[in-house]
Amino acid sequence: MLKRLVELRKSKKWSLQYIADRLGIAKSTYAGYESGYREPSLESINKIADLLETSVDYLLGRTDHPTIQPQEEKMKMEQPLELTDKNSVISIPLTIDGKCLSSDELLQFIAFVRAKRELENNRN
Amino acid sequence: MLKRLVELRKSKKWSLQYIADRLGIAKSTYAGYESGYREPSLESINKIADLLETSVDYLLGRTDHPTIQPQEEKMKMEQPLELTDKNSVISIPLTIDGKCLSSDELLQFIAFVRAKRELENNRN
DNA sequence: TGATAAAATACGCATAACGCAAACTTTACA
DNA sequence: TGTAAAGTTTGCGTTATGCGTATTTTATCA
Repeated sequence: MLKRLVELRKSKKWSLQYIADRLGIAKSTYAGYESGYREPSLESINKIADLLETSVDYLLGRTDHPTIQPQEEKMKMEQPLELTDKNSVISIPLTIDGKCLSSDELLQFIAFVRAKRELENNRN
Repeated sequence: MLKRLVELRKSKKWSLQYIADRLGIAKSTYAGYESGYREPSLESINKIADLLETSVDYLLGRTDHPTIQPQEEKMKMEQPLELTDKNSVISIPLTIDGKCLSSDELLQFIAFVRAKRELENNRN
């Protein structure tokens, strides 16, 4: 609670009034949640989690993942895994035959693929 | 709430009295939660989730995964991702610069790394 | 810089509902 | 069938939630 409510609301650049209206409660009521002066009902915390696009467990500090765990994480796993983040390498270690891939090896591979694609593009 | 509390408690073969004692509340109080007559405080629902080894989101019906997602998923993400499963390729699609990697490209890379390692081993 | 409005915080009060004990009903088991 | 445990319901005192309103702080104009 407390800090995370503030963080999430500010990250969306919402005012207390706006979020209170969306939740259908008084501004002072929601303010009480953020200050720790009051605790929301289960119904309210449900709505808050929905509105802030997070999990109740995150709001309660039971997990450090702000994302909605089950479905989203699952989606993430099923979605393509991007190897190149700008010019840096992916943070997850990759292995081939159980042996960890060095960042050099991966960079070499990325460079190779890029060069290969460049050639294919020029051919057309 | 409601049904899931009953399910989880019965799956552990606990009585109302036992679980109430563990939570430090009255039997009738906890019974109220299961019947839907009362709602637990945030503090209580936290303890309940801990005791029943599940997430608050599951108790509230926000997710259908009874397991505690965050850590497990996190572990999975932080563990090395094996690219070679026997002789087949990883099932998760990989991308470079947003463009999906063909299985041929990946196989080429794997072959390249294997060859490179072979050379290094022979050198010693 | 000062004026104005919006945003954020604090306060007082009525009332909903939480938590408990205790009574009551149902189930388990010998 | 008798006894104890498990489960359900009820009444009540007290808490603290939620609201309106007032006050303070911050932001944005000229």
